[in-house]
Amino acid sequence: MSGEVTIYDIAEKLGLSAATVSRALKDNPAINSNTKKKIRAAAEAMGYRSNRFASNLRKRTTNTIGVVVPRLNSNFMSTAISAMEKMASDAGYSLIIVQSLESPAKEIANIRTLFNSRVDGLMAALSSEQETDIDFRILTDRGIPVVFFDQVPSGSSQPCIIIDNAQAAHAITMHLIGQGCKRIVHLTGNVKRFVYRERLSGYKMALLEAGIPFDEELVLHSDLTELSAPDIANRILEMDGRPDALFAANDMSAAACLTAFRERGLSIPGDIAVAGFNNDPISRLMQPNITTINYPAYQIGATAATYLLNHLTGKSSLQATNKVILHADLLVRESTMRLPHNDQLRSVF
Amino acid sequence: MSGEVTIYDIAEKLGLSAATVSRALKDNPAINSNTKKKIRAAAEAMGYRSNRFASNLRKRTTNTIGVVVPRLNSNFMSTAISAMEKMASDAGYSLIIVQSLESPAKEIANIRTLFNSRVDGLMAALSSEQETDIDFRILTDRGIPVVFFDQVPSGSSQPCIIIDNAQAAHAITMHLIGQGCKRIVHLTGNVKRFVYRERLSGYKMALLEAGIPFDEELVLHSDLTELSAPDIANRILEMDGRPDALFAANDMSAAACLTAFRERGLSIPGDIAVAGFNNDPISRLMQPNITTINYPAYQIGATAATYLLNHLTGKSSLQATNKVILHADLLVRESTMRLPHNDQLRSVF
DNA sequence: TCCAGATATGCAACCGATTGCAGAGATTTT
DNA sequence: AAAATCTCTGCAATCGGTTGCATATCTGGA
Repeated sequence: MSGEVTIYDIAEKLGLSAATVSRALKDNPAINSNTKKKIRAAAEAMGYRSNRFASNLRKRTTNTIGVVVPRLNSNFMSTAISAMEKMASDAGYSLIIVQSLESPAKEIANIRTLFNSRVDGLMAALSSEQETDIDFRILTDRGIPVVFFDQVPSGSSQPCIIIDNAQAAHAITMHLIGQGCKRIVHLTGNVKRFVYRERLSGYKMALLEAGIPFDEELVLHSDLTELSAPDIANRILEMDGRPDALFAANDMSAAACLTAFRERGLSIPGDIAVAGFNNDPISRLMQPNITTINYPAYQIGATAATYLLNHLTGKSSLQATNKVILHADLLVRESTMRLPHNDQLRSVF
Repeated sequence: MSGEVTIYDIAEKLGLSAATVSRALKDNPAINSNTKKKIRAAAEAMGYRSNRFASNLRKRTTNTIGVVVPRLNSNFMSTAISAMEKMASDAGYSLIIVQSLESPAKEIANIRTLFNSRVDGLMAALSSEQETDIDFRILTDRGIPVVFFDQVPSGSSQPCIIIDNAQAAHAITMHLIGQGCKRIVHLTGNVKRFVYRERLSGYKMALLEAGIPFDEELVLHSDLTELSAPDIANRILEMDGRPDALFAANDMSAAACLTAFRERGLSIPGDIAVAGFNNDPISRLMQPNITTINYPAYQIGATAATYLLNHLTGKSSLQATNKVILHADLLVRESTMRLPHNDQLRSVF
């Protein structure tokens, strides 16, 4: 716009060169401190704002970080992103957020877009386990750092911030077994996704350990949304030999199934115990409240951002830390407490 | 980086000028279609990517939209932003999202940051009703369009995408009165915020209309989080003359209070009816499920983005549409159904 | 054959901040 | 007094794409 003030305007007004103004505003030690003061005062008075594009063009850096997620309207994602935004903003970086909406094509396009936007770094939770691993090469090949979180590529050597999903699922399954459950249904999502595959494997491991034969029939697949829950609940209730527990891979579907069960007159956890995953608010507010795994969304987002930012600002290198595994507690609540007194602590929160 | 391909490289390789390459890649009709084909093929083969900064610097436009929200980890916000991201992305725009975390100072700083990032437009939900109205001037004065949604400045002539909060609150209060409730508590948030003030006023209007005297004691203030709910529930139960209904300004606190009430052995809606606002998933999954207002988050986000994008792409002007009021239905559910047969439709969803 | 009009391409000046290098002036050293 | 050193500032090129204007080539018509 015509009203835009540049360093040239400031330079002209003070009878200096643009170079001097540029250096002064960057607090370059070569500039006399009196000159700096004058320049700063003039810049302020004239309403100067630096043009990022000119600066980026010249410096070949953008102070912008890209974030790729499957979708951002889940409690986990929005909390994680909230943490990232705070960290990035405190460090002077902006966030560009894109969602793939479960479409691998969109995911690839998104990666290209961020690449073209010349982000300085990237944080990503994958939509699927497709070729995307390869597509990140266009970034990593040019030295643009990528940190994965939540949904990470398996077998890659890229930095990842995750929890031990298998171990958490193992813990929750063992807890159910400890409560006397024998036929435990596991409701999972798309097992191409890292987290669901891991949770399934933890579930299997626990069964194996307890000497309970694994039954493929007891593993149900869905998109884990509220909408598909009634159907899932039906299928569980119609099984030969009714299951005595449901371990769902997220809290939303655990809650929705629990509601469906109760509408059929089942008592929870007496007739069927229900456990979820994530510690979404809903797991605390349902009655009975739902046993779950505390998935530390904020901490995961904050950690991913911290590692990336430290790398970008040269404070530390990412290669040193390939994988960060955060702790995820089992929260035992009413929905699985079948034994009156047991040795598990009842979690209040 | 050294490996970066520019239009000059392409031009040199094909024996053309950079101007021609630039025009060809932009599909300028002045360029011969054969030449275009050759240039596109070469660009593809050489791995060319356009440098946004050079382009932005020259064009003085960024294809970037800023989004300012109080915090992004609520069901409403993440859903609205999700819609915005989709619209913007389809139109070739990127989103830069910042959150104010309830701090007016951070909100002002955020606006400045986006201003300095030279966003082409802005969508904003305000943190408070402070001076921020004024701070947007730095944008609007320079012709950068701003669309407000959800939390909008009152009395401003800026474009807004909202629902009629007062009318919705009126409807829900009338419904409670219709169910025989006489002492209706309203739990509200910071009344400096547009939506809460409006909801409170709708509540008052309904009381007035029904001839029930307004009692200041029955209006409780909180931050509307899950954590403060137990305290609120206590205060309600300890009132002289126990209230027979609670109308909370969001679903989270309605659900949390409902849980607290039940833990004290009250029956819902028999002893006390409970209504919320937003139609968060939790309102559907609680047992009893909770009467609420369907706050169309996705639609609000999509509408805000559509108006802004149409303005930016010159399809229509924002000035023509100062205020868009979307419809928000009352969803009557179990938590307020005190009369066995009534004329209200029971909403399934 | 000559010229008007289209069509296609090139020239060169931007946009605004950054930075290597040079150099003017002031200060200290020999 | 001459030389060496230090401080500070300016010159001018650079980043890469865009665009107004000029120019070259070709087409068809008089």
